[in-house]
Amino acid sequence: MDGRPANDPSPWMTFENRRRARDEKREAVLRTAVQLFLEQGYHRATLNEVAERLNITKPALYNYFRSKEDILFECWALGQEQVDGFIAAIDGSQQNGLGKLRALVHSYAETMATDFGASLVRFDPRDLSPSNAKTVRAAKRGIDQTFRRYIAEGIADGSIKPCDPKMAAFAIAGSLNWIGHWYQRGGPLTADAIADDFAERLTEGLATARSNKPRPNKPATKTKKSVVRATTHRKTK
Amino acid sequence: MDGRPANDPSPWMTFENRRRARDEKREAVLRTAVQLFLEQGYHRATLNEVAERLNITKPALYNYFRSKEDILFECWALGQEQVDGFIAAIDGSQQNGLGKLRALVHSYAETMATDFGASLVRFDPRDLSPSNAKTVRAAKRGIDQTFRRYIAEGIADGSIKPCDPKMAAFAIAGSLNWIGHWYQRGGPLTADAIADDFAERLTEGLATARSNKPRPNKPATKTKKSVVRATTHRKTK
DNA sequence: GGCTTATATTACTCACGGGTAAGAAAAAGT
DNA sequence: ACTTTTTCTTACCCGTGAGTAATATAAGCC
Repeated sequence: MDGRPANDPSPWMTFENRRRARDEKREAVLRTAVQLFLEQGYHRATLNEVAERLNITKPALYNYFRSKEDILFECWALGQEQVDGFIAAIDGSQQNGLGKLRALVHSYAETMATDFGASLVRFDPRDLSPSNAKTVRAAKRGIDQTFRRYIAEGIADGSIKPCDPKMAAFAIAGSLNWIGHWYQRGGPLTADAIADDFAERLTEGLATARSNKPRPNKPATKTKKSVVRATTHRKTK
Repeated sequence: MDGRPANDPSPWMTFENRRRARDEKREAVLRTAVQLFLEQGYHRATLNEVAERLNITKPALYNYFRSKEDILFECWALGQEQVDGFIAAIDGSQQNGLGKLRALVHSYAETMATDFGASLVRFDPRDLSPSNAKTVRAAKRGIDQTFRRYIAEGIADGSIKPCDPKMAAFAIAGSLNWIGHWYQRGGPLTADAIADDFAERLTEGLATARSNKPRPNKPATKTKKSVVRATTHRKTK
């Protein structure tokens, strides 16, 4: 009776195709939720509307998540996973400090242009439980330290001119984080164009004269692993 | 009977000194509100607590403001007033594009380190009525265009090397706006040090070789140093 | 004093939305 | 086919906090 469009991303088919794997549904919830949270803000977004967009009802969500806050945290965690992924890749690469910094800026900019990536900077940790908030704070500190580490590394190896890594990291991360606030898919700028531009723009001021500027080849961060984390929450029986 | 500390910023003296001018009370409400909104976030902050901090009760607030949203908007407006102020000053100054951009970055950075300044980027326009949200969006656009204008001006007068003003403005404004998210009074960095550093850091990449770099003497906007915060006592410790 | 106005309080309403209980309807197991 | 388990729905609870009504108290004014 409903005639959903074929491009409907929901695995609940309103009628009778409800047999997909549990994790796919979990993921669908998160994708819908992160979109709505970004669109309207966490507090204005209601679980009723999340459910509605998935053709289900609110209580059904509680089969997959313990609470609204749980959903928020899982969204954040997916974004953080991406970041952890490309940081690990860059850490393992053989480049000087400037090269790593460029790669980091590039990947981070791209991530900021995704929903889960933007959630890293647009969600408010104060909406999380103390325990989850602690996790988030630790992760944020980790990202900040990665920026500083690459800069310090660059200074040490001569690819970056001496400066205060702390302030430089603040300035760079600020530019990047802000992308998550203004970037809109479908706008005049593509994520790729922004990433390319920022990778150059935010590092040129730091490069030493003698460090040449090779076109930043994309790091092997195209992991695109499964997006869903192992299902944990199950009502204890 | 209450024995409030003498440094209590509230004009309601709990006992009987309630005769200050109406506008002073309005302002006191805003100072308390902006602080609480930043501290806890707009949605978590309750008017009950705002009132409590002022030694009054919630309904008393409605003598001065129509609604919670009204308070939010007025906080934002005070911050915006500051920005409008120094932009007007810089616009009227006789400098090349690079000089104006530096002055803008400096003043903007200082403002981001104030409560009302931070509210410009930490408050969510979606919490405002459509009418007020429209005002905010227009003001944001105005700020963005000021950045772009100074950059374009600098390119035209040769003080800034050719670049895309749009992207450059995004990058610079991003760094600056982010200050409002991480800066904490009482931390290791003073607002002044940050402003000095950023004014140089965010513009050095744009300067042409031939444009010398005079030590950025503090711009003339120093005169109007944070009107509102002038009355706030120093860190409560 | 007594009258008016401004300001504050106490005690309430009420919409909203997160979360739960009980049980129906599928799916899966046998 | 029958039982069991998982998934989902209908119908509710209930805490919260913005906003209001009625009223008290103080201030300003003659």
